[in-house]
Amino acid sequence: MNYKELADMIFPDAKEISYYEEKYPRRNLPEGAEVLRVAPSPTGNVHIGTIDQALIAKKLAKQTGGVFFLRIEDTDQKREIEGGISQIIEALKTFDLEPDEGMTSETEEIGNYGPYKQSERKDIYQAYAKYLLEQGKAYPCFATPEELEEMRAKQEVAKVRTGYYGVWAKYRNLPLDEAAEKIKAGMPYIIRFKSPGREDRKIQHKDIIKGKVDFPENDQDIVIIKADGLPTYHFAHLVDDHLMGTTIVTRGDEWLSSVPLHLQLFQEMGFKAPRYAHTPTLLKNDNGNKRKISKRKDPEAAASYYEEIGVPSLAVKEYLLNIANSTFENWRRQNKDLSIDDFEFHLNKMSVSGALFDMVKLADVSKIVISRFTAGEVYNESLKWAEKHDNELVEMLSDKEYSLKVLGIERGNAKPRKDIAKWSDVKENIIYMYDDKFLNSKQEYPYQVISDKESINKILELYIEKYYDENDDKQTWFDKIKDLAGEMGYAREVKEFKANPDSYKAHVGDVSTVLRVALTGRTNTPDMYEIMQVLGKTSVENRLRKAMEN
RNA sequence: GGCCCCUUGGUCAAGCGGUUAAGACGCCGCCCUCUCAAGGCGGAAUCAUGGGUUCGAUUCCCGUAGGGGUCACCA
Repeated sequence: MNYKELADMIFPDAKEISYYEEKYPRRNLPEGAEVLRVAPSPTGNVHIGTIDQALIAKKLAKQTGGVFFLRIEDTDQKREIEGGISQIIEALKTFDLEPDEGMTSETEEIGNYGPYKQSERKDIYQAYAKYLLEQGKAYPCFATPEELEEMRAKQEVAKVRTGYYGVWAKYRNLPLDEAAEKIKAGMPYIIRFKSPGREDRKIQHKDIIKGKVDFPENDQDIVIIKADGLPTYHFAHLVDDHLMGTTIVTRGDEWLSSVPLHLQLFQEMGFKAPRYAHTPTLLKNDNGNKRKISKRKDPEAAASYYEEIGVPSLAVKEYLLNIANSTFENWRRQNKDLSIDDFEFHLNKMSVSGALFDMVKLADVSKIVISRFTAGEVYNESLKWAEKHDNELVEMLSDKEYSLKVLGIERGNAKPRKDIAKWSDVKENIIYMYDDKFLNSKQEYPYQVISDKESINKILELYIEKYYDENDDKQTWFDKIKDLAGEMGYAREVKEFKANPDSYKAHVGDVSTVLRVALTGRTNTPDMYEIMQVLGKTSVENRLRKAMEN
């Protein structure tokens, strides 16, 4: 029995790897073009980290004229959940991060390097495992879970490194004939990689983000093919990223310590290893401690959370880019009108340590993003959000023409309003503009400086009868309010009042406040002139009269 | 515990041996203003720690502490 015969016995039907090497030729891409991927597991609830990974990978691929693809890593069937792939595809779509190649639904895909779903690549992995077997670089291992457990216990007692390596690798040097017999006898087994590494030797690796990293060589005989015939992550990574032509592997830095293994795998297989970029983890402050943002504990870990609370996906991406490359923020300020696609991203400018995910900062980014939206965009997006989460808002927005005017207040000019951070803020911001909400409800009137009934009614009455004209331009409109203030014996100018605070009971601002409160029930609103313009004569007069009757 | 990575204000961070240690968010104050949101101006607030190296260390080296990751037939 030789290696070849043993390999044939284990994988009788596997093809030669040359078949796959020809089927998936090296990509013919221009110099400098990078191939990147995002490779999530369909375990449900897409993590914001996956979006972060996809954003970076797609950005780099686009910016170098390369390829961005999606690979589904479903080799652990125990953790898989129904609809997991759709969830991933949907999430990428909402963030406008569709891949060039990969799965497009639970069962369909595009691209020439597929299947892009690992569970359908079983034959391919087995072919490559067979290839290693033939060369004596892999071997069947018959150790039972109990046996492994026992070994581990012994190692712990002996205070040596745990794992399957060196003298502990019980089946590493099992005579081939014995292995064949065990297989014939139907003993269960898995395939292990025969590591040529030595723990006392160091390797040096240059990570694109982390920089120089030193490790001991890998000497673990890791499992490459599991009992169910599917590969482990490590082996799938080797085979897939080789065949699919990945040039830069971006992945979370929890993988950093696997680098020696992966490099060794590529080396032994005779493949060129990709470059690696290990991205820092998104963290969260938990009672003063930093910890990884977690799907179980943190709602903000779910990619879908942002849609739910109504933060535009663009805002999330801008925030993520902000964390990824701090130069983004300056660039954004200097290029307010450019798309984020125009921003040049650099992996080597990424921070090496993890950042706390800051919802407050996100809100700020989001306010700026939304302030650049047109009234029409705000309308469409908030309606889309409301249809899922807020019926009352849908009802309000059903009068589209009017709503567009409302949402257009102080928007579209050089200094647009920045008071909406998420779509769920919209209702509260505009509800008083709708007569059926305002006039038909019992209204509180929080008057401020001028608060006696008599003065208030006098102001309102005078305003309606003598001063209000909906055709006035803004200057005239305000001059009239000053006139009104003057007629009532209040200061026409705030400055004048401040200079002689004892000469007046109030000033034009206080008069305006009376009008504002009567008109909207609020002390703070956007520009009152614009509000009156949008409301129109009838509504303005109705509202002021209602206030007088109050 | 072994191995590996990280450590600049509350947070995100610039910085590559000599700087008054940028900028942003948040906070505070002032200005502008009919009130807000903005915008403008200003303020408080940072190089984890101990040793080296050096004329000089936030920057380079070593140790310590703290944080994180990883040690599966999970990814």
